[in-house]
Amino acid sequence: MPELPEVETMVRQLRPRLVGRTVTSAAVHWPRTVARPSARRFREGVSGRRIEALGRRGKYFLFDFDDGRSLVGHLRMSGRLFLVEPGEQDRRAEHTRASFDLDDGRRLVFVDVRKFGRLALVRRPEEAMPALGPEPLSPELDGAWMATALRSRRRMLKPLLLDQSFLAGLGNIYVDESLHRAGLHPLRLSDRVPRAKAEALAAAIREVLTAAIEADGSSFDTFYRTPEGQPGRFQDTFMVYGRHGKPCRTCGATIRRIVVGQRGTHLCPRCQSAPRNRR
DNA sequence: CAAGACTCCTGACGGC
DNA sequence: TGCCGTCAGGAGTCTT
Repeated sequence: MPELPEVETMVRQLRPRLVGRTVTSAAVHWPRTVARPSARRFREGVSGRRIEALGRRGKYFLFDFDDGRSLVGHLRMSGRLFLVEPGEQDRRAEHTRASFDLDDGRRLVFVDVRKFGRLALVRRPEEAMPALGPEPLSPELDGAWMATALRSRRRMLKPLLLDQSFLAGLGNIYVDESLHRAGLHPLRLSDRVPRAKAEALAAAIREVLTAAIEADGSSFDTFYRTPEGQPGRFQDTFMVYGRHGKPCRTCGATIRRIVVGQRGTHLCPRCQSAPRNRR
């Protein structure tokens, strides 16, 4: 699913083609896609506005307009942004939830099969985003930060790393990959992670996300494609995600799949030794 | 404060 | 062949 690397890839590919463009008109085909304001005011609000910058915060993407307002969006499970060339058929019209005509003749379309994705037009981006934790790739996210942050809570690592108010941008795939790389079991309690392991986790997250971005993200199912229409390549290097029953690429033990917090969770029982939390 | 259940959605897939 | 139940998952909300 789209996580930080996929959103970052999308923003990077769209940025050179969208900055400086003006939205001439917009349409909303599935009203619930627009979180705020109303679909009508959203349409009217973006029309005539020039895009000055594209950004990302966690898994959110942001368009800054020339009137100071911002379009804040989230892809959730199956959302994607594409550019449709002039005269080109929108092959995904069936699942297009919103579209934006641009002054260069292109059309930006928000496609979202499962309808979980959301768009908002706001004065300040914070109005459309909950309180988010730090960016995993920012300099402050070092071993010291992780050690302190883990100690300040008492939660299982898997749900904690999925919590966007703790750290912004990780989803199911990259949490599993990061925990495996750090040699940490997803059920381990955060305040029982040794200092050295906390540092290893900070490094693992940075390395996994960086490598994923370099590979244009992950495309393990039929959904995710970059705006250029290409699949990502990081799925080819998954160590645990979706590999249950297969041998660990590090030690050869059989990868297991368990459920934690209603989420499929993949781990190597040898590389990630089971915790003895028990209160 | 932590964690589990439930919800929103649709397509894919296994079973019969 | 085709119908049906189940699953997947980001994140908000409610309950335990």
